[in-house]
Amino acid sequence: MGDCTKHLKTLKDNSVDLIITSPPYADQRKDTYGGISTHEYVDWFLPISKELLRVLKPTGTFILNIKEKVQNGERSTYVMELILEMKKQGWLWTEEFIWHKKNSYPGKWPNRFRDAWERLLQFNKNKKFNMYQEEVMIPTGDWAKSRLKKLSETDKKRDNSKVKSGFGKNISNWIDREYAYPTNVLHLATECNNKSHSAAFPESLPEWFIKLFTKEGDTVLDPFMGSGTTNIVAQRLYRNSIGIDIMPEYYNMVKSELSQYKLLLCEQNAVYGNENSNHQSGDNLCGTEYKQVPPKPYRQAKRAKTKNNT
Amino acid sequence: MGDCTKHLKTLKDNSVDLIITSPPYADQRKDTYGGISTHEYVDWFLPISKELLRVLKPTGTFILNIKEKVQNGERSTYVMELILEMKKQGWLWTEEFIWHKKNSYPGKWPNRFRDAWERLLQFNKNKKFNMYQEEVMIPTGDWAKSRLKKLSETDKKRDNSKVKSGFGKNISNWIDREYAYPTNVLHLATECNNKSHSAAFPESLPEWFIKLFTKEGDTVLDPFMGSGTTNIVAQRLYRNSIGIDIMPEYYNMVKSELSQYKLLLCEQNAVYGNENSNHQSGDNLCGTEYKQVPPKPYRQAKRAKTKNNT
DNA sequence: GTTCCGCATGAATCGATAG
DNA sequence: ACTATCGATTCATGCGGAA
Repeated sequence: MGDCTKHLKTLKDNSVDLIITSPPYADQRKDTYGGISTHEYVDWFLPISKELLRVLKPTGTFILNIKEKVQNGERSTYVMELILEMKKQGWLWTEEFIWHKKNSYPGKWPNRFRDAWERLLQFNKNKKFNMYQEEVMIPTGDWAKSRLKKLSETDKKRDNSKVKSGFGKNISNWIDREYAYPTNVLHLATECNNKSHSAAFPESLPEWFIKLFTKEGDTVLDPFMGSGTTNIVAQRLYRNSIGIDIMPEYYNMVKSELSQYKLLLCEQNAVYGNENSNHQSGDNLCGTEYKQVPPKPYRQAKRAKTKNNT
Repeated sequence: MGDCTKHLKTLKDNSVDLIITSPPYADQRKDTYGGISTHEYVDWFLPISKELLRVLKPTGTFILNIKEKVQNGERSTYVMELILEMKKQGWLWTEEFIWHKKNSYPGKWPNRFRDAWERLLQFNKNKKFNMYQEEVMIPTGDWAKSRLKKLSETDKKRDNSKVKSGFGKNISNWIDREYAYPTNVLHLATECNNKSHSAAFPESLPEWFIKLFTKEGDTVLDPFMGSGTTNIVAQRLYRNSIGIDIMPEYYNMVKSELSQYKLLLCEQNAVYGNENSNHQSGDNLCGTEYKQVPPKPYRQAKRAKTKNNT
């Protein structure tokens, strides 16, 4: 059983601002990862979460993407048990975001609909933590509806050329004006990428949390790097990033992909390579850590909107 | 502490096809209900769920609408503990639906976004249970896009009057053809009801589950009737319904509302009135049970679609 | 250079079949 | 009986090739 605790131990206490990861789900990805059974799952994860608690800054946040599978016609309970055990470790279970996957896996069964959501569990060390809500504001909820309504209304009243120009103008108007804070439900589609690796989640997902919980120059950690989506997004947003994965292929792939960015804007300080593992064979631990100098003027996008919420 | 176990005991074993309810949340609505603390919540609910297990048919389903509150900056864990305990009682935790509330309660906090979702926990007695999936099918995802696309195309080619008629024809085509099964994420708006009861339970929510898990003539139970939304919807859909509530005002309100329906299509068999309670004062148990004869031809809407999926 | 159709492909789940 | 493997089911998305 590969575990990333060994590599995590090399990281300093209170050094990470955001941990965001999507560990292998129980009995899933058996070919690439070990394939942890639902029974073992909590015991397998607790040593890792203990290390994560150590390396996270007191103001930092841990986002855990997970979903229990169906077993014997029932939803498994290992996620709930994990939450309860992590609280005993000292974690605060601050919030549960919902990732509503627009394109979920198809299929039909006599007693069940398609599973179209996953948990995004937020854990913290302290009640006080950094949160930059203005960075993830979204266009007002009326926007989409208004657009459709306007479209059909103008269709009835005007000819085509007028519709098109008026439509464009209105759009830009709305974009400039109405922003609101989001909720704890995220509505994103999974990415159908043609790459060799199936990306765990779309880039917009880590992007949202990185913007929300870190500022430029902060450090983001993904202990189950996979294809490195989190790290790539972190680089793009001028955050330092650390990635760990037990699969060497992923390690090399991400390294080559990140090096493109490195040329543009990163400065690589350290790469933890394939150490001699005293585990069983095929169990190499790999890790990457990119340090980067933030660009000159910290881009502090202030979109401070004090809307009239009566 | 008012409990509805007393009234539940008067119901026969294996007599209910669907239980759907939204119990008072912990530490909420303290003025109307007893105000159960998060600490007591599981112990308070378990005797009730035990009775519900008894009265539910083996093929029946129990839908529990609940959401843990924030306490001391953390999400409480009583819902998870309740699930674990109910499994020990013999319940199967089959599925967790998400109710995505489009227009959630407004507000802003420094460390938290608006809560826009609630849990709809599905419990069953057996792995085999009744589920009528065809009754809740929804238009295919392409539907909206196709409609808009077609709309704009016809706009280009035809004048308005022709567009309207052609549009209608096409729509009906699509409606007949393009249906898909829904997922386990429900996307409904909360109702802005001006009623005296605080529960914001849109009618479409119980309607969805009643259609999905019962057929006409079946029996629906809501042990926390409140304003009676579930019962009213059940009547409208030609299902028998039983409602229980400890608040006499609600009882009377629902009774008057349901009597309108009664005139139209129901036949009232029994009403459990204000019994002499040997609890502390202000703790009356009230209940309503409506029996109704289903209309002559059972409306067996068969939308059996054997599409040509090569 | 657009638009459109066809196709492959998923953090899936059930039921049957085989050891 | 109990576990492992396989086929069937199903739909949003993005890609490539074609008009």
